[in-house]
Amino acid sequence: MNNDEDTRSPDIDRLIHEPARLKIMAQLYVVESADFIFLMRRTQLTWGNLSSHMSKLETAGYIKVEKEFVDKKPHTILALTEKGKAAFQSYRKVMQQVLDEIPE
Amino acid sequence: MNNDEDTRSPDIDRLIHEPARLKIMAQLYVVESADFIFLMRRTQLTWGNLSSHMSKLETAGYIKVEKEFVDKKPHTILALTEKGKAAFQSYRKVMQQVLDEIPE
DNA sequence: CAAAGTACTTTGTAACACAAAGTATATGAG
DNA sequence: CTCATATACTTTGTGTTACAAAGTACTTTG
Repeated sequence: MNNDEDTRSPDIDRLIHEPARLKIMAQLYVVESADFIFLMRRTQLTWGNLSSHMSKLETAGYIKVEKEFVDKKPHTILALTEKGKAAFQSYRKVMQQVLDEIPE
Repeated sequence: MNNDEDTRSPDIDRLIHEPARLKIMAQLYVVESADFIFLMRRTQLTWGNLSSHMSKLETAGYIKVEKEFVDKKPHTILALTEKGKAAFQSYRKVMQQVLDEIPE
């Protein structure tokens, strides 16, 4: 009755898709580990935004957040988890598929 | 005082970035012209969603919407404008840059 | 010891994506 | 002719969310 290929939408991961988080993920993907300040400068996000996006990525299990004290001041280090790496790779693939060309 | 490269975020076009609209734009980019029903099937969107996203793309000047009557029923045809084509190309370039690799 | 700085987290608001309901016309059954 | 169903959408309502502003918890400096 419907011979449409209706499973032709590989669904974009909205958690990564959001520009702010996409930048965070992309940065972490290449540097493997970074602190809050570094990411703030690289992503041009404010403390607040970075913090809240960080929480979301952490809740999803995409990043691991380690807090420690350096010179008696808090210091936050972020890194992708395996799950996060896989999710980013998958997201990349989906987006490249969407952007490169649409089959017929 | 700051020698950060602070213009290193080519800013993602959120109008196109939204998955639903990205699908619409991508479809229109390849087919050059399509009707409402066709797009609905291709994008898996409901009437309502397609309609509202369409309006936004039209307001932005990214698509041109033509309404006519076929068999006394309304028939809506969509096509990218030159502005829309350029915006999509630019979006593609930015996203590919972000996804392919981040400089250093 | 008070003011300013560092390193964040929490809260509030305006925008928005999606679904459900509404609009307008046409066609078909009784 | 009237009611129900269909087609082709548009408008409205609601819950989610992204961003900024305010708040928290300290430490350092004058």
